[in-house]
Formats: sequence, structure tokens, C-alpha cells
Amino acid sequence: MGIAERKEREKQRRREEILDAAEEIFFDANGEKGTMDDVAERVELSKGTLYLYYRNKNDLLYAIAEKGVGLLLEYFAGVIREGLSGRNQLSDIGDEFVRFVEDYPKHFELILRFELAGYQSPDGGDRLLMEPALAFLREVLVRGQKDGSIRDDITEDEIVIILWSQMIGLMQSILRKERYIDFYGVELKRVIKGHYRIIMKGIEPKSTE
Amino acid sequence: MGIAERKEREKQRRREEILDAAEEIFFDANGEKGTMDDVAERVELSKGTLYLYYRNKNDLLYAIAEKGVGLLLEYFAGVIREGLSGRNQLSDIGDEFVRFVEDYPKHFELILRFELAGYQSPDGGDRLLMEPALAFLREVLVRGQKDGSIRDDITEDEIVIILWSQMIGLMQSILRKERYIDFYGVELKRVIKGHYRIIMKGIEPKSTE
DNA sequence: TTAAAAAAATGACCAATAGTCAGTTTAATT
DNA sequence: AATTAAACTGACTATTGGTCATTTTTTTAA
Repeated sequence: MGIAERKEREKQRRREEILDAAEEIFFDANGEKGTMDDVAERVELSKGTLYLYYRNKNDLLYAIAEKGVGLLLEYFAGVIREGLSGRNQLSDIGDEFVRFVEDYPKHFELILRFELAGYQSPDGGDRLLMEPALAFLREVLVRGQKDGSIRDDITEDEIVIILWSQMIGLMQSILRKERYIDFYGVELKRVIKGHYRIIMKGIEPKSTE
Repeated sequence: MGIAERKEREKQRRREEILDAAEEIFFDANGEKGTMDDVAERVELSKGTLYLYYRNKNDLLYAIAEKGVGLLLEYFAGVIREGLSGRNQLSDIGDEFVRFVEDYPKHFELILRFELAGYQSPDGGDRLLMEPALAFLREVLVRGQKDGSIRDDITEDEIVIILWSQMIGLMQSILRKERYIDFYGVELKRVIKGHYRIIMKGIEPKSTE
């Protein structure tokens, strides 16, 4: 009988409905801060029901953040073309990252919040929210080290963490451009370009010819 | 008469007492999350009194963060020796930054929180919490560009923001080392070293001889 | 020294909101 | 049709940030 399956689907759907409502509420430009009551009203369920689908508010936010990581991965995935050196693919990843942050600033902000605060994910351990994205970056890096377009005197795992952390830091500043960047009167695009140039030069192999 | 002055001093002292108590409470390893009632109990004042000295909880936290920035500046200031190239001074700043984060992880974390969230500082505008530290970095950079040890095809203001953002990102990862870094099984010190090597190479002038 | 005024401090109270749970409604099973 | 199970409800509790009328302490002025 397919009843169990149908119920499972319906349950999953509810979860998503709640998630969508939460996204709207928590990312609402006006309110800035949404409550669980707001979410309940938006999705036309009682507050109690929310807690049948998510352990608590943080879990709900975490789910939104996870969805954001999924979106980021889509941006990444679309960019890998054959015939490009690892180095150039890396550069493309950077572009996609910037695009993602511009398209989904609120999601990115939320992701950062969890990155910063750490969070015991609902299902078990202290997962690494960004892990899938990091794995992707790692692949490209290894490719670049293999084809000689990226230095290999620093291990790939180290470079992954380094580049990732730097990128996160830069994106953070971009989010705060009104403060950071206007403060110094520089153009956002130039800062990003500058970052690229420094990094690209920084990861060159010993002798480039 | 010196009564007004004495009162002013006493008022300042109260502020600091509250600040110290708040630091203890909010950074307490056990509790993780402190309340204003906790702070009040710790300084042996009523809660209402706290609000005579700080507009709200956020202001109190902000004051702690500001204190943290002051500490960071002390670390920086101690490091400027004559006879070093801007490039080398920059490297020293990096070392001090790492030391600071290791010595005052909680303060740094709090600073990051405000960097990320943005905050209308008590006295007026949307100040840049880290501005003093940035100004310091900028000086060193300009020195390096002048003495030819740092590339000048990217403006100093741009490099300031770039390096600063990258550094922040890296420090963030360091704070989360149990997750990020253990995850990939790399050594923290090596990651930092790697970061230096990449950046130092990245900011080299066109031709180094 | 003392009465009036000012400053500092108090803590009971309010409001907002995350989270709970006994009870109700709806759906599935027999 | 009766029983069981699943989904849902919303009034309620607990926590905590913030307020304010009142009290205590200090200063000022006569």
C-alpha cells in the first residue's frame, strides 16, 4: 500500500511549506526579526505544529542556511567546463561565489552566522555546514596542482582552508560594503578584483612560464 | 570645587565595574549565555542601575568589543620597530593578530559578531568598530609601498580592505579550528604559515630583486 | 545643623517570545 | 461503526530585556 509513502511525501511537503514561510518571515525587509508566531501565521498552522517539524527556531534557521548552501553549490556546479586549467576554474568559482552573495545576501549572512557560532545540527554531530562547497573547491585545487597551474608546496587541504577563509572574509566585507567600503571610498568591484590578483599571484607555482 | 570631577570619576568607575562584571558573565565558560540579571548580581547592583550606565544589553556588549579592539591595538603598537620594511612590519602585524586571537578568543568573537551584524554605536553614527586597527594597517601598507616592498598597482585603501578581510576570515576559521581544521586534519600553524606565504607572494611588486 | 533639591539606586513590574502539552480534530485501520 | 493512530491546536509557562514610580544617598543652601 502506498499510504505510508504518500504520508511521507505530505510530511516532507509540510516541512517545506514551513521552511518557505520561515524564509519569508525571517528575511523580510521590514520586520528584520521574525517570531515563530509570525511564521505560524504565515503558513497558516498553529505554533505547536511548527515544533512537530523542527526541534526549535534554530533548527529552522539552520535548515534555511542549508538550503542556501545548496544554492551555492548550484552556482558552483554550473561553472566547471572542460579544457580550463584548475587555476582558471578557481577563478570562475570566485566569480560564482560573488554572484551568489549578491543574489542571496540574506542566505549568505545566515550561513555566516552558523559558521561563526557553530551549531549542533539537528541530525547528529557538529556538521560542517559548508562542507560540500569546500569539497568542490578542493577538487578544483587538486586539478590545478596536477596541471601545474597552482603551487603545490602547500598541501591542497591547507590551501582549501586558506582560500575559503579568505573568501568568506571578503564576502563578509562585501555584505557590509556600506560601512567598510564606502568608509574608505573604494569601489567594490575593484576590491574584489584586487583580491583576485593578489590570490592568483600568491598561488602561482614557483616559476611560471 | 572638585566635586563634579570626583563624581565624574566615580561614574566612570561604576561603568567599568559593570563592564568587568559583564565580561565575566558573558564570557563565562559554563553558562555560555549570561543575562542582565546575572550581571547585576555579579556587580552587586540592581538591574535598573545597569541601565543608567548602558542603554541596553547590546551597548554593554559593544563596550566589551571596543575594549577588545583596544587590546588588539596594544598588540599592534608594540611591534613597530624602525629599520623594518613595510613588508616585514606587515608580517609582524599578522603575527600579533594571531596572538591576540589566541589570547582573547572571546573578545575577538564578539568583535566579529558586531562586524557581521552591524551596530548603531551608542554615541551617534554607525561607527566602524575596527577602524583604529585598520588605520594602523594602512600606515604600514603605505610605508611598504613607498619603500618598494609592497606592490602599488592596487591602491592602499583597496589592499587594506582586502588584507583585513582575508585576515578576519582566517581568524574566524582559527576560532573554529575544532570544526574546520580538524576536519581536514591539517595543522593550524601550517595553515597560518601558508596564508602568509600566499599573501606575501601576492603583494610582491612586479619585479623583485 | 537642617531642610530642600538633586543624583543615584532600587526592584516590582511589563512585554515579548521561545517552547510545551493536555486536549481536539482528522485520518487510517479493523 | 468502533478503535487506534497521527496530526494539529492554542492556551499556558518560563525566561529575560527593559521600564519607572519610589526610596535612599549625597549635595547644596540657608
